[in-house]
Amino acid sequence: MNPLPKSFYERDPALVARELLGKTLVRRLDRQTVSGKIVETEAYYGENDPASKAYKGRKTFNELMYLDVGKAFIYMVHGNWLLNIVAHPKGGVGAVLIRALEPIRGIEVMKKNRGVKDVYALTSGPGRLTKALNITKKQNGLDVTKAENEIAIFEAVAEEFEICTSHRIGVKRDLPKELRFYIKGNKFVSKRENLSID
DNA sequence: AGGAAGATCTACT
DNA sequence: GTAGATCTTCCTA
Repeated sequence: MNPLPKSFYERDPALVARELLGKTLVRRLDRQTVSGKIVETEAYYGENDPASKAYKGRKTFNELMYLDVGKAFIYMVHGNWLLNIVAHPKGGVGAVLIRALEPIRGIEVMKKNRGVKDVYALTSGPGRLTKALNITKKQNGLDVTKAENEIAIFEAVAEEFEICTSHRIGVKRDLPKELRFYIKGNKFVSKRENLSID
């Protein structure tokens, strides 16, 4: 399995968010490697997106959103670390928030990190998955296109699934476009629209 | 120093 | 299912 190349992230964040679904996120810890399938994402833009961290212009803390694509951009919200991947066309601003994973490997480690037993509560939320994968500000700026890095995202084996969209979750002022993407019917998606399906 | 932030958990009706 | 408390940094005044 190969890591997704830089060029993958050098496009409109909404497109990158959509296409990140189904890909594999790998986290290397001291002794073990844990991984999960990306099942839910959201796209964020720059200064014309009121929900974006870059809404108020370039600052030290959001600088990564303006720089090289394919880097992890991590910040704290309500006591939770949230993992984003920088994505935008050349010279643009943007990032994709990883909102939920379906655990693949290292489920026991994730349970330990999270302190819960329920598999469906392990990584089904942006704050939950960073805790399960032990991701903090320390990993800010990591290049996820390098297979050997602590965090990396890999191309996945071909697989069939339907993609749904909705408005972004929890944001005060959203854009008219639906910028949240998730895999239809997947039980690890963070919110509840998927209950009724399949 | 104070407040806001894209969330989560718990305890209820 | 919904409401409210509380989670922890970092920015802004």
